[in-house]
Amino acid sequence: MDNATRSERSRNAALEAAIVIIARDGPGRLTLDAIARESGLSKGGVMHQFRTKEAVLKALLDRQMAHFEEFSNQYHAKAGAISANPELATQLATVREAASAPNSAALALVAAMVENPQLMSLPREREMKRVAAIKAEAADPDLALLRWAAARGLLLSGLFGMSPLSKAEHDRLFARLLDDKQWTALEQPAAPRSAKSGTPKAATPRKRA
Amino acid sequence: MDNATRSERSRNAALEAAIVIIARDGPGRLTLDAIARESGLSKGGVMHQFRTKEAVLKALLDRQMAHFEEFSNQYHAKAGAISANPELATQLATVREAASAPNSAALALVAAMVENPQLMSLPREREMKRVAAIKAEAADPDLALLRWAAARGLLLSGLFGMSPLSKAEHDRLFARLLDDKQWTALEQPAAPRSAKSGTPKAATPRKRA
DNA sequence: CTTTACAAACCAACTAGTCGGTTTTATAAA
DNA sequence: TTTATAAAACCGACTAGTTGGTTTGTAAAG
Repeated sequence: MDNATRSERSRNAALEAAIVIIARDGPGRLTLDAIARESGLSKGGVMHQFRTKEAVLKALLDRQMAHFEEFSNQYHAKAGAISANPELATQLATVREAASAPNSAALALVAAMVENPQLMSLPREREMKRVAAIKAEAADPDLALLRWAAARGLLLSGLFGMSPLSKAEHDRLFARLLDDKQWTALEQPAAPRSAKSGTPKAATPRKRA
Repeated sequence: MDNATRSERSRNAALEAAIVIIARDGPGRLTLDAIARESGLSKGGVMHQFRTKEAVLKALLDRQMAHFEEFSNQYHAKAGAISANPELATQLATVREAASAPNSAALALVAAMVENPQLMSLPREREMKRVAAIKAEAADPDLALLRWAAARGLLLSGLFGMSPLSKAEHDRLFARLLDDKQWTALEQPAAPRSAKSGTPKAATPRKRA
């Protein structure tokens, strides 16, 4: 077998094993020996592909981020046509995707945080750009942020095994989050530039007493 | 010093040390030796108060849950007067409280999940009851769930060091979540009993084209 | 022959938990 | 109050096993 593909295969085997371990035994049980056992490789083999454990976690993160980055890009390409807030729509859809994949990126995130919290800085920076984009395009930025936050809440709750929602509810809620028409009713003007931006007490109730 | 209070002091010292360690070094660095070092107690002293490491985590969880339980109860007692959805209002306020405390319950949760995922079953069950209560009282249950999910999203994002929001934004978003008046505009009838409850494609757009 | 990919034995540091012993507090008889 | 005894809190060295990482060996690819 070609050397390059042999390496590739081993790397993949190791990373998939890592995800299996995290999902099955929890992030605290992710060790190099466990990866070697689970993947069938020897420890030396694993160490040849990843010089340190941190390298494994970084690879896991990179891989998952790349996967959702691609999903995100593909969705974004089409989102412009179907939504007035393509950035938000894209992020909502991507989060929904992440929430539906059981062996998800987020598991890698948790594992990374457990071992080395500062590994999170990279994903955080991307997230900040996305949030900025969402705010920039929105007629009511805070409302957009709340929709974004709700999606993340659903994702993270599910990830922690703390979601009390059925799959049907879960799907229904995401569908509603994504449906722009359901939210325009309470959009508020972007930011009354004249007023101070402190906590608005009860900014202009609009319809329905 | 009294025996009971001596024990109490040691237990407290150990648990506070645990939280410090998790917050500073990450949940993966929480070891019994680290707790002993950080708290000033000896290893034996820690082990006398907590027979196993799991006992430490359980105590951490119990303590934090009790704290927020109390906050929740106090808020709930007053919430009936100020909100049409007292259960939701209470949970939103409690989550806001948890999000504002840096050494929060959620850190304990993460630590517990890392070491022993099944420890989460207790908090999960409580959460399920709360969600049920929120749905029961709501005119538009799904909307209430989304407000709840948004709060959790803000909390968990912040907890993971992934919140791209400033404190001002954070506060503003929570204020808006809590303000019932801002949400009644898009409430939808509880559940059209006549229709099948599959994923509604675009349930009756109501106002504003 | 050189480099790459992997295997297996190995190591020092660290882990949760144990154990014998010391100090502090509690009880209560003298 | 003093003294005797027990019980609880606490200490720190120790064990058996695990950790991430290294070293040495081997076989295949180039």
